Amino acid sequence: MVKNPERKAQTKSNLMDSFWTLYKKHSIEDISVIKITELAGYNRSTFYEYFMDVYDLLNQIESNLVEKLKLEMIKNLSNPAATDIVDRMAAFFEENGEYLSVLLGSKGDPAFVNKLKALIKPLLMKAMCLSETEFDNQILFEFSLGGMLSALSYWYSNGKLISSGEYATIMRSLLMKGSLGVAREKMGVICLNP
Amino acid sequence: MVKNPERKAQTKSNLMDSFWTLYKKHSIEDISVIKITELAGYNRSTFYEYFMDVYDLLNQIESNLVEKLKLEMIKNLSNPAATDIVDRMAAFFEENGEYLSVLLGSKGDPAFVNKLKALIKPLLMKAMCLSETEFDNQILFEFSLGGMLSALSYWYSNGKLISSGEYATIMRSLLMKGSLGVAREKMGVICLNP
DNA sequence: AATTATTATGCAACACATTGTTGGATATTT
DNA sequence: AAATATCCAACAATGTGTTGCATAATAATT
Repeated sequence: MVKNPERKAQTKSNLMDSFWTLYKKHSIEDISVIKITELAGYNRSTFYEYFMDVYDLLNQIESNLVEKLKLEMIKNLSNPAATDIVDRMAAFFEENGEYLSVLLGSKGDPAFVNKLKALIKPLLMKAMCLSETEFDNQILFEFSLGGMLSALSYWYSNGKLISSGEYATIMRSLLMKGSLGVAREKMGVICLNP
Repeated sequence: MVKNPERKAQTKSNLMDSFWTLYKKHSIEDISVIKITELAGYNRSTFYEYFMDVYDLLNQIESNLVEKLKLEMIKNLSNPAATDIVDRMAAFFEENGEYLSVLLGSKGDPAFVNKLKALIKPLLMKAMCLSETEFDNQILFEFSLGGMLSALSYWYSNGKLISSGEYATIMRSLLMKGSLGVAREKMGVICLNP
């Protein structure tokens, strides 16, 4: 029974914030429960009232993000004028980039990208009428999503040198013409493969 | 001074093998020095004669792989008949898949994919005469390499349902026609985006 | 409204596991 | 037989997860 909900929510939020402050700079194996609670100003054992361990905390942050993206995607896919799904993904990344860029980065969680793919893939395949059981389609989506997430991460982490709209334009042409198509268009010819 | 080189090499190799046996099944935070040395049949402190810590061991495995790929790539790029660079990458993944699929997977190392990209990107950009300083080109390569590595990982981890040659054919068409191009070709029309 | 009873929230302290290091035993080469 | 490379036992320090208790906030009673 929760007697003081605001206080409990506040404590949990404080612990999560302290964790994130550390996680932005250090990889998870360097983050001890002590460091989190010291930074947040609690006793170490208080941590265990809210989380099983540090990985549980991280998972809760990830689940919150995935849930948020799910709602966003369902909203956008139900909208028939969905040609700009790439824009919406870029916009979502921009809004939540502080978290996503860390989780998808060098010190991030390799399982997180799979959680994202597992959410996005079936929704998008259904919307595009592509069979989920067919192997070629799976490869196609692994390639496209893997590429998009890599590029999004690079874009965000390198100071967002272009707007999310411009970014989406590049993505669309990559998806429609292929990387080699875009490169060829740009150079006239590709040295390697004439 | 190394007095007994074979023995030392053997011990190091035993420790690395034991680590890898554990790493295939468990994520790195669950792997203690004790578990490695127990499995390999050494005292725990022997470990520290060879490695700084568990992460140092992992890094040495990664460095070995990166070095191997580097030699392979330089060999292939110097060869003028390099239209089949995608085949060679698929073949390399197949040969070293036991390691690569784990490192690139859910319990793998998120830093490893960046090590690979940092190696491949400049070599390939040079070969294709694309400026490394231009932002658009960076995004293009992040997308392509991120996509390829995702797809390779999926292909290998799901039982290699097709040959590496067939896989390379799919990759080539994705790179040349784009994901949407391939999907459109396949379906006639895409529901979402007519 | 004032006081007591209840219990949610946070903490101190315990037993245990893991880490990284130091100095010494033993086995192999010279 | 001498030298020392290789491996190991034991130590101090740090982190983990749990148990039982203090206190402060709500609920119940008068």
